[in-house]
Amino acid sequence: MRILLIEDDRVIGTAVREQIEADGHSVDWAMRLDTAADALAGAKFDLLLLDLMLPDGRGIPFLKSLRAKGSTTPVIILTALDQISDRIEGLNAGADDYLVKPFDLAELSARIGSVARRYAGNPNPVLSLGDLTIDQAARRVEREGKAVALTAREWVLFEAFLQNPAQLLSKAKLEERLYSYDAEIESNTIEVHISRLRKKLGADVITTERGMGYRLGRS
Amino acid sequence: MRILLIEDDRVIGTAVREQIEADGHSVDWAMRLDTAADALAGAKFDLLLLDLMLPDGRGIPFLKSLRAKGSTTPVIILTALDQISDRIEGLNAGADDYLVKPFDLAELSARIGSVARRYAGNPNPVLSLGDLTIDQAARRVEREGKAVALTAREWVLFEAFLQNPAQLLSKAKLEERLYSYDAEIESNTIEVHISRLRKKLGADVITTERGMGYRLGRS
DNA sequence: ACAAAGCTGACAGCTTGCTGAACGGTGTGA
DNA sequence: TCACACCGTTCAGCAAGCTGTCAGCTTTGT
Repeated sequence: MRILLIEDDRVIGTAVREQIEADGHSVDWAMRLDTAADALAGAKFDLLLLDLMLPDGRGIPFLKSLRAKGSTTPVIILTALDQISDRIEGLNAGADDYLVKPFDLAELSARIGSVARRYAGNPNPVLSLGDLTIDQAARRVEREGKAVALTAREWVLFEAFLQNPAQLLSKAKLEERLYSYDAEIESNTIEVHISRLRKKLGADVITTERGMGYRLGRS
Repeated sequence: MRILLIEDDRVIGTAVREQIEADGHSVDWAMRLDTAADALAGAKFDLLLLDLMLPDGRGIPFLKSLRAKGSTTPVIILTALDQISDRIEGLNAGADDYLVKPFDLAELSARIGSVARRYAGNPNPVLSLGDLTIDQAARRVEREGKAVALTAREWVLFEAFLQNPAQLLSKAKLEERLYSYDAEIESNTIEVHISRLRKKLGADVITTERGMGYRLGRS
């Protein structure tokens, strides 16, 4: 397995690298987000280990933008004990697991193993929704047996509904999901994407609740 | 959320139960594997907290047989520091997370929250009111099991009552809530909205107190 | 029984959302 | 390197349904 380690602390980084290599994986080590981005552009990784505090930015927006671009690479977050909110936000942003520093190296091995296993052999859990079949892990949607191609933004949006079934999601919430932070957007981008999703997936997949937001499901 | 705690140590068990209940979840506590199995047979749980050393057996085989039966209920393992190999085996057996004793109770809350989020089943506290079921976080109301569609204004109004149960709310107070301040409205808007709410939710959801205002609940 | 307070059906205006079209940016293949 | 395809955003005109108003009716308290 090829693993990208993004971590600016030399002591931790060295220990992690040695452990992973001892487990028989290969490691690339980036100490900044920009070099990490370069590495990702240049090669395909099976797993990312992502520290949240880096010299040139925070890990969460990085992860969000990665997911927005359509990456499905599993991510394990490495974080300090006092960053609970970050960890939760990290899981929301699309991380698969997290480890709290200081962590035991055997734990790291176990987590890597279980994430890898989750993505490897076992067939993905498939969701049914009306005439739709959804494989979340593979980012694949079929309608009446035929594959539907969703763009990156469309998928991020749709995924938000899948992960919050029956919840009302305001446009603000959805924007927050599409755009890492900031985003005081005065446009109807969300509406347009919703429109396209409905066109591809069927009109009644997403319900409008006027003045409040959107919800997965009919009526 | 309904949680099954499987733990034979009374001190730890009590602390865990209190923490979880403080977080607003309900807890069933089994001190042996056989009573845990009974509990699982009799009710549906959203999460299992599983100690690995119990008087009538070890937790790992228990977890394995649970998974073999097809259960997908999330499981968090509670384990002592010196049982690293067990923890690794636990993740392999299908656990979702683990905590090392002695653990911080805030850490427990965070892990429960994130596991729950990952499974995103029905994490919201649900309120019952006569034949109504209300999920405030999801902005969802059901009457006799069927979803009721509230408009934005109607929801704001209804929410005011939910957040001030048994309180008398004057029309002025309610107007203030609907319209950001100012609002020198010389009409019966509130009455109209109350009327519409009663039509959708049932006549006795909101009581009129003549000359004073409205109150949640019958008579 | 009377007056005051509250209720509710109808309706028009207006906010909100929908969607086709066009534009600009980015990446891709020849 | 250039042309092309694709994606995301913006805009404008249109459609839909929410919301406030009002009038006439019902209820309540005295």
